[in-house]
Amino acid sequence: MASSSSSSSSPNPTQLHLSPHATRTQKLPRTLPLRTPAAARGGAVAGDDRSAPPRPRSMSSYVESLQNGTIPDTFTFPPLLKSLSDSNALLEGETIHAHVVKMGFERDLYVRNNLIRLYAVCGDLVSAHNLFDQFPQRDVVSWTTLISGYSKMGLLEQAIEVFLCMVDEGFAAADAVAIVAVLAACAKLGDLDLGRRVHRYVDSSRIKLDVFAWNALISMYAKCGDIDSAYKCFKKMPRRNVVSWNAMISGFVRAGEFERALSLFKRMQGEGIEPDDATLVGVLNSCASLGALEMGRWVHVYVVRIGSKADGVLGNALVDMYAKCGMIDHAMQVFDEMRKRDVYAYTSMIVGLAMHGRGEKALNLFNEMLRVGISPNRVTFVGVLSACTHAGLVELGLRHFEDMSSVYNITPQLEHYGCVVDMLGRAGYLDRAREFIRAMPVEPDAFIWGSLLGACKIHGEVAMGESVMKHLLTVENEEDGSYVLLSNIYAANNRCHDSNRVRKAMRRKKVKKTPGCSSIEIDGVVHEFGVKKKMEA
DNA sequence: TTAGGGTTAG
Repeated sequence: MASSSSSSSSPNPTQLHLSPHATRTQKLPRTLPLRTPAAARGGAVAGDDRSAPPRPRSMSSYVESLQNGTIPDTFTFPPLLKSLSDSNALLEGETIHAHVVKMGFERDLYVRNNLIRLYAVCGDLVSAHNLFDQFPQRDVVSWTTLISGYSKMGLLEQAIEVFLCMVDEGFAAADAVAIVAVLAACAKLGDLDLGRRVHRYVDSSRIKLDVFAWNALISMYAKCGDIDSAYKCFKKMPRRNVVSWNAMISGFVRAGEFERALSLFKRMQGEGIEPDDATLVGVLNSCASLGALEMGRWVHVYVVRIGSKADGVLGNALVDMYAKCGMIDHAMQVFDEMRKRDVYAYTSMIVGLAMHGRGEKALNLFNEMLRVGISPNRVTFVGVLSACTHAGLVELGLRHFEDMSSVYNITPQLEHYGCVVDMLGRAGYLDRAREFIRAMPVEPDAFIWGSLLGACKIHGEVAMGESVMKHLLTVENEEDGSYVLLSNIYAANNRCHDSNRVRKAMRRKKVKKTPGCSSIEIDGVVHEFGVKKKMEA
């Protein structure tokens, strides 16, 4: 690439050195997946006979103005290119690019940055990067556009490498917007160490953060699993908007801290901040996990009162909340009233029905989903396999399991193998379940063996239970559940002596039974309670 | 006059 690096050889105190390779000769990433314009549009696939999208209005206006004899100037192209980017109109964008070159406006930084953005958002990172490289004159907007383009395409290492190149080589000074772009890439990558270094870089180089950048920091920490640092940022930021609250509430949800999520939501209400869909989704997720039905209902009433449609992400969260709070008919009602149902809506409902033992209804819904042309995903199959388990439809379940990879190109994960083991085991096919585990291409985990141990308990299979327990102990560390289950298998088969032996072993190994814990919601407040006295094994 | 950014799913 053309170099416009700072010529100073003295060390820059704010130099980032984020990467162990930061001192090597910097080359921008070039190993990019080539995408055809059609693929980049995200539309055309084999056998797709949809008609071409209509020409964007901005393009028609441009053509009309040319026909009226208007001569374009540098100010003509940025808004036009922005509009084409927003409608993913790569072909029209390429036409405009040709006009730009022909009229000699390609050197204009505003025009070129807009062209880089057009190619980047349409997924053609090769053209975006080529254009970026073509002229030495670039600014922080050019760099940020490229970083963001890579990040949005999921090319996160490349996004970070471009950022490192920019700051370590001194090509441009990072500002709050560039920081947001690179933090988003760190968050998607889940790279906490890198995110922390970017934060330190921000502090040392005294970049003035705005509310967007603070929100990006909260989100980065939350997505990388450091909820305490996220909360520190939330408390420290000088000004907050609704996204700040949403980022923190969803961060608590992600961390499994549902009470803190609800408590923050109440604080948000106390401060008079109007919640939006993202807030309510976070609140509903917490309600679903805590069984806080009253609060979940309050959200539903609120959604209706403000005239919002319970569609999209919010509708799905409502379905999920009602299903997990035991109100499957309410879940079904919300689902039925949704105008547009996507794979998430169907999956929430299928999983919910399966959880409630309505296997056949779940399977009917799965068939309906296929009929209307929605492709299932990984989680849909968790629901489908679980529905087959509850309906006792073992052979059908095995066919669905086969179809996952052969028809839908979804590689089964441990959770799916677990479902099949559970399905075979509950139906009494313990040998088949054992054989299935043996043939698994992935190492069985504690849940897989635990499912089989559970089946041994149901069917009184003492010998297999003992053997499974050995496997279980090789993959989990002194977990109480397995010991208790084996002890119960013995007890249910009148082998009290063996049952006591297992309990004694638990005491000897200091395995404590986790005290039972439950929660109840009174007046919208979730109270958690458990057994106070430490339970004796 | 014109360009880059943050939150929400089973």
